[in-house]
Amino acid sequence: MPPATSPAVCSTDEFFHELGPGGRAILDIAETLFAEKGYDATSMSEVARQAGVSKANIFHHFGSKRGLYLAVIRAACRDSREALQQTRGGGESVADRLATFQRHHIQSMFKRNRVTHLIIREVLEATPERARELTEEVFAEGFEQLVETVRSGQASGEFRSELDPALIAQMIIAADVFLFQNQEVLRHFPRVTYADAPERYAAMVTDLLLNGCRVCHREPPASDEDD
Amino acid sequence: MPPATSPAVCSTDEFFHELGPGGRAILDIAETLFAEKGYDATSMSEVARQAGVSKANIFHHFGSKRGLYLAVIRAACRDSREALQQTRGGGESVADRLATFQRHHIQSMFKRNRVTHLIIREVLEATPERARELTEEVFAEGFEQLVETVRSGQASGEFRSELDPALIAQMIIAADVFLFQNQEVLRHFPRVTYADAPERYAAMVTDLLLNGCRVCHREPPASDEDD
DNA sequence: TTATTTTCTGACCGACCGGTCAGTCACCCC
DNA sequence: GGGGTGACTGACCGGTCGGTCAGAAAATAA
Repeated sequence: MPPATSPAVCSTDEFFHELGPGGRAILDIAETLFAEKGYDATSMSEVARQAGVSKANIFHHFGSKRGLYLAVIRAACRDSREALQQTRGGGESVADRLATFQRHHIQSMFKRNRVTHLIIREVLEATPERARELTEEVFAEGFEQLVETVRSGQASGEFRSELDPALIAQMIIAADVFLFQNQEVLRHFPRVTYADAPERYAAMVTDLLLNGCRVCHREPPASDEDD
Repeated sequence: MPPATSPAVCSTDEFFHELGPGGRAILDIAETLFAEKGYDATSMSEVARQAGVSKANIFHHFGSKRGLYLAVIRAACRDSREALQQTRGGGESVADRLATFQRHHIQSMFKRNRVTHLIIREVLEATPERARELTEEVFAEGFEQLVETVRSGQASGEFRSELDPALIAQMIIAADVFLFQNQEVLRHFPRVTYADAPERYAAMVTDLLLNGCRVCHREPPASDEDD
């Protein structure tokens, strides 16, 4: 666990403050090691050795171990945000767009699994301050868009309007995160058939969230009484 | 991260191998420190100091740092399994029982938040072997029961039978875990109103999972056709 | 009482940690 | 040429880590 005081987890735009290619190699190795072993178990000597540079070199570029870690997180945040941007779902109905989003989102999580692991751990161990930074710098925008999509579905009458749109958006994300971080465990449940089939899983989740598991829950879409 | 080779994460029944009250104090302090700071960042000296015993005493009782950690995890597993047993939901319909389970489950997670944190981290970092152990010793039984409850709902015609019952059971758990581990982040979303209201959240999730978000999705519950 | 075993401790060990520092090297501008 | 400047290195630092060990203290047995 890195000491949790920093000006900002993710700066706005200029990452990789003009490091040479050597700097990129360091960041890449560090990302791998931090993701695989965690902060404390990753030593600067090992990063240096694997990156083929001297340990002092890393301190020259990044100031401290925490500095290196923050640079890695910054890059991960950028990657994560960009990946989130590319998950905008196409489709005619709102349901189709949510399904597409979910499929893209879970694919992106697994494809960039080092970064995903890093950010999940960062959130899990985050202090209030860091949680706020992560929210603003990584999640807020994408989540807002997702909520807005759900709201548009409610406005058009496609979705029940009495539901909290944020909850629906969150459940889509939660399902993906849960599969990712519990995959090893889920593999050992005989009843679970989708542990290694993220796309099929995404489709199943979307179906469940859209239609629920009750056989039928409402009167036909005639009147508009809720309670 | 502890080196991940061990005979079993959780032994069956006899935990606390007759440690005196001093042993319990050590375990309690260690649980707190491991949960708060993680494995690597927790030093044996600090455990000893806070527990009011010598460091060598801990090594006498637990053999190694990893031994102490395993003992903590074992106790946590026992607590977790017992708590899971007590979440059997009462209620007339299957829907009621699932709602009760979800409410109890999320309450239990927050009430025992140190242990919850510990186990979530353990799963997140688990190797395949440890994942298998955790599955068998902690999650399998409770999950099977939950799946069986869902299946009974399908058999009685209350739930759609074409859905994967494991998926429904999992989504209940996933929703709770997600709120727990992302609470700090969720607090900062203006659209999220339930970050600090686990019970209301549980009720909302159950409603969503039961009824879905579409306005209406099926013909009325008259006929009984499924493929 | 004495003898024996178990519990517990302070002092200590080698290894490794994050971090520093003096100094070398390559390059650029004058 | 000379003189800065930043990239980079090997050697080294104080400190902490997990773990050990001889023996004190306490409990138990005779």
